[in-house]
Amino acid sequence: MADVAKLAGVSGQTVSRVVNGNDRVTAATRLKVETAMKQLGYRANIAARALATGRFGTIGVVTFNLSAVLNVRIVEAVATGAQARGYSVSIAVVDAPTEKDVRAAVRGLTDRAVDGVIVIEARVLDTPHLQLSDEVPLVIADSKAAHRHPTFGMDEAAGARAAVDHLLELGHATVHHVAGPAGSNPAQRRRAAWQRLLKRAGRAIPPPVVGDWSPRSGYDAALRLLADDSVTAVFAANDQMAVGVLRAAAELGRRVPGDLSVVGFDDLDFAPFLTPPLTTVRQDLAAVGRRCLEHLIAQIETPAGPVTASGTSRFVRPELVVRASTAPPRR
Amino acid sequence: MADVAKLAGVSGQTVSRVVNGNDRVTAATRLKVETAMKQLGYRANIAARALATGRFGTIGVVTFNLSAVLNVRIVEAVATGAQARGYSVSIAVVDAPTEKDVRAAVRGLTDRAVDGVIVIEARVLDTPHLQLSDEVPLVIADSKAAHRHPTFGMDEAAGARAAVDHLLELGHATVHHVAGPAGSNPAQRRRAAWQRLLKRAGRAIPPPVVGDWSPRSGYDAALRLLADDSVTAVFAANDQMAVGVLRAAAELGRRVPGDLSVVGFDDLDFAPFLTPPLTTVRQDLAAVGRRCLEHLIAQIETPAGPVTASGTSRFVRPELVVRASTAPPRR
DNA sequence: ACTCTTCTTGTTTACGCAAACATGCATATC
DNA sequence: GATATGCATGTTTGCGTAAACAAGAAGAGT
Repeated sequence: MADVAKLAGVSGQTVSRVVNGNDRVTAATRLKVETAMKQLGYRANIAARALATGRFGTIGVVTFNLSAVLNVRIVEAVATGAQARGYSVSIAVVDAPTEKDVRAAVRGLTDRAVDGVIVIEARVLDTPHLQLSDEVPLVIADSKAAHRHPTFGMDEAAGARAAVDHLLELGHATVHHVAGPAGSNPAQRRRAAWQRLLKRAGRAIPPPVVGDWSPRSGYDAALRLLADDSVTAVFAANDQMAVGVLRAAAELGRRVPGDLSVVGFDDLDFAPFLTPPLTTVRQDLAAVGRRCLEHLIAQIETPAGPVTASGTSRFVRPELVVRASTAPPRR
Repeated sequence: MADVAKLAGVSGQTVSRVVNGNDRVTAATRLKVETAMKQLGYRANIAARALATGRFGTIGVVTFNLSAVLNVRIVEAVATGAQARGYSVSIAVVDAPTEKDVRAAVRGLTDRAVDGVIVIEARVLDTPHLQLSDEVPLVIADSKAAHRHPTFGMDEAAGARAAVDHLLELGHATVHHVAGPAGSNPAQRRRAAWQRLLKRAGRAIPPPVVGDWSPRSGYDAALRLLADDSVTAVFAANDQMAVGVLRAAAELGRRVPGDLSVVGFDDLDFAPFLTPPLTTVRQDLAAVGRRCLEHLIAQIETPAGPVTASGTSRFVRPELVVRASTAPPRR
C-alpha cells in the first residue's frame, strides 16, 4: 500500500479510501491511485484489514455429513450467494450431531475469523433454546423453529400432508411410513405430521419403520413392511429410501403402483427416471440457503438491525410432484 | 494476550510461546499461563497471527457445481482432513469451467488469505500446462495429468476398461457409450478409453451419445440409442445417466439385462437398489481428496520440500462392481 | 473582505500477534 | 572458582491496514 501511495503521490490513507469505495476522493486522485494500483498489481492484505476493522468478510457454515444431498444444496446456495455479496465461505463438517460437537465447530469457526455462522440442521433436540454463539450472528437452517437463533427451513408438515393426502385421496385405507433417523428434525417432523394426519382422518396408524436416509435402509424397511400383504401405500421420508422401497417391492413381486403406491421426499434429479417414475415432494433447499444467507448478512451488516428474536423463522413450502408410483389401490 | 500475560505474571511473548506449542517454556510457567488463559477465556486472534506470520491456516477449494456428487465427495474428504490437521477450508464455487473463471476464483481465494488451493477438475483443456497460481501451492483433483500443478485423480482408463471388458467378455458384439459432457476431463478420458478398447478388440465403434451427467440426458441419449434394435450393451459415463438409460429401456420394452446390458460409473449409494441393481464402476473419490490434501499440506509446511513438477500425479484405480444389469446378449 | 462551512487529503495511532534480538540465570567444564 | 554453555524469559519491533483526528484549501454567506 505504501508503494502505491508513493507512486500515486498521495498518502496511504487515500489509497485505503480508494480501495474501500467512495469515501470522498476526487476523481483525479482516484484515477492516479487506481493506475498506480494496477501498475503495481496491488492487492489488499486481508489479514491486516481484518486486524484493523475486526471484520473478516467470511461466513462459516457448519454441517453434518456433506454427502447428504440435502445439505449440499444449501451449502451450494450459500456459497454462491456469499460470493456474490463479497463474502467467502468456510465450512466445518461435524461428525456427530451432538451439541458438544456443534458447539466446538462453531467455536472453531469463530476462532477462525468469521463474521457469522450458518448451522445446517441443529439436530440437538434436547436443548429447547439452544444458544450456539453469542459473539457472532448465527442462523440455523432447520425445520424446527424452537431455536434461539433465527431459523429457516422447509415446511415439513405441509410436505408430509401433501404426500399423505394424495395417497388417502387415491383411496388407500392408510399410509405406511419409512421414517428418517430419530435424531433428525426433518425426519421427526415428517413423521409427526404423517401420524397427525392419519389420526385426524381417523385411519389406522401403523408403526413407522425407521431408516437412516440411505437406500439400503429403505430397502430393509420395505422388506419388513411388505411382509404384510395389506400394505398398499408407503410414504418414504426421502427419495433415497424410496429407491430402496421400490427395489424391495420389485423383489417381492409387488407391482408399483398397481399393488403398492410409493411417495418419496426431495425430488432428487433421478426421481423422474426411476421405475416407475417416483411421485415425491419437491423441496427447494436452495431457497432455504438463500434466506439464511440474506438474514445473516443483514445481521452482520446492520448489527442492531433485524431484531430477530426466536420468533423470526420462516418456512418454505414444498410441493407434491405426482408421477407414476402412485395409483388407487386394487380392490 | 496482554491481559493473560499480566495475570500470569509473564511477558506477552511467553504467552505466545505457550499458545504455539512447545517452544521452551517451563512446565510451571506454562501452567500459570494456561490457567490464566482459561480464566480469561483467551482466544488467539487469527487475523493478527496471520498478519504477523503471513500464514493463515486455511486451504481454499475451487469447484464447479457442488451438486455433482462426485465433487462433493472430494470436498468432504478435504474438509474433514483439513480440520483434523488444523486447517479450515474456504470454498469457491465457479459457474463456468473456463480458464478465466477458475483463475478469478483462485485469485479471489488467495486475496482472501489461503495457504494453498485445491482445484477440483480443471476442465480447461486448451491450455496444456495451465499455471493457476504462483503465489501459493496449488494441487488439482482431476483425471488429466498434463497440468503444471500436481494432480491426483481417478484412473479413468482403468475404470472404462473394466466396464468395456466386462461387457465384451459377456459376449456383446460391441458396446455403446453415453458420454459425459465434452468439457469434462473424466468424461473425455472415459470416452477415449472406451473407444481405444473397442478398436483394440477390433469391434465396431458406434458414435457415442453425449450427455451432461444428468439422468435426463441419459434418458434422452438412450431413447436415441435404442431406436437401433441391435444395441445390446450400453456403458454410461456415470450412474445418474445410467438411471436414465434404465428408464428409457423400460419404456421401450427392452428388458435389462435380458435385451440390454447397462454399466454405470461411480457406484452411488442407490446403484444396488435400482431395477435392476446396476453394474457399475466404483470410484473412491474420498481417497483422491485425501491425497490432494496431504500433498498440499506437505507443500505448505515444507516450502521447498516435495519437488513436485508436473510429473507428480497419481491415480486411484476404480473397481468394477458386477450386479444384475449385465448379462450375455440374447442370440 | 472576512468568517464560517464543507470537502479533500495527510498524520498519527492502534489493531494483536510473533520474529528477532537481548538478557539473565543456572548448570557444566576446566 | 572463573569462564563457557545452554536455556528460559523479556524487550523491541514490524506485519498492512483503517479509524480518529488534524490540517489545509476552496467556496458560500454576510
